[in-house]
Amino acid sequence: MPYHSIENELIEQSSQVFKALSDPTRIKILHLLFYKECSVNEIANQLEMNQSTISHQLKYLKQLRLVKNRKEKTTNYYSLDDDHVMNLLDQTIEHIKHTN
Amino acid sequence: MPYHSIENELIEQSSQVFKALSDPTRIKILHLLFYKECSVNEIANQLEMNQSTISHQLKYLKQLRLVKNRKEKTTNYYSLDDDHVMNLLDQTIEHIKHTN
DNA sequence: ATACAATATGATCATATGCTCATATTGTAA
DNA sequence: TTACAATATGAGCATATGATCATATTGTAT
Repeated sequence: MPYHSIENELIEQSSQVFKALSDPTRIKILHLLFYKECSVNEIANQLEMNQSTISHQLKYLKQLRLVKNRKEKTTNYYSLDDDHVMNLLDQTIEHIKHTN
Repeated sequence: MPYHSIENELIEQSSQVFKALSDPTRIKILHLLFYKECSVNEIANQLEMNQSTISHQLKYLKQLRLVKNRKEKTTNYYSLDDDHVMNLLDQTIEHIKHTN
């Protein structure tokens, strides 16, 4: 029945958003971008992680439309494309603080 | 510095909550429990999944304190222990609906 | 005690995930 | 053109994950 297939579709899509936030590296990237637009190298340096790792994760986040990018010369600047996920993060952090 | 270690701790804990919601089966379980307390078999039947699978996932969710349980004779009734996660799910679903 | 129902658990397996390495691509400046 | 800087990409590997199977455990009723 259509009702259930829509439900399942929404559940699938929701789980993908949550999966994006289920990895500490991706949370850190989004957290950085919340404050300012960053290049790939800036993120890699800030998080002290491999450039390749960051690039791969940015591709992942972009495909989910959680980040967007802007090219300037050879530099690729990334920024948040969806501030909604940061609300989720904020809420979760607040919740954890209160339950500890 | 202490600031960063607290940040990382929060990020780790947040990612675990999101990971719990990153799997469709677990979302479905939580969704069921949102409406009413259920036994393991009730959930397994409703979702048409293996009893073992559900039991494993309930153990996972319980360890994260997202569900709690109550024993009655041989039946183990599970219910939500944290309605906060359902707010996250609601928000995410609403967001997805609006972006589609 | 036995038989049964409900649930829990451990082992196993296929797939997914995250990272790293090496290399490719792209664009810029000399 | 060449050299370089920034980024992207594919392969490979170790670990994590989710499901299933078989079996164990627990509690109940007869």
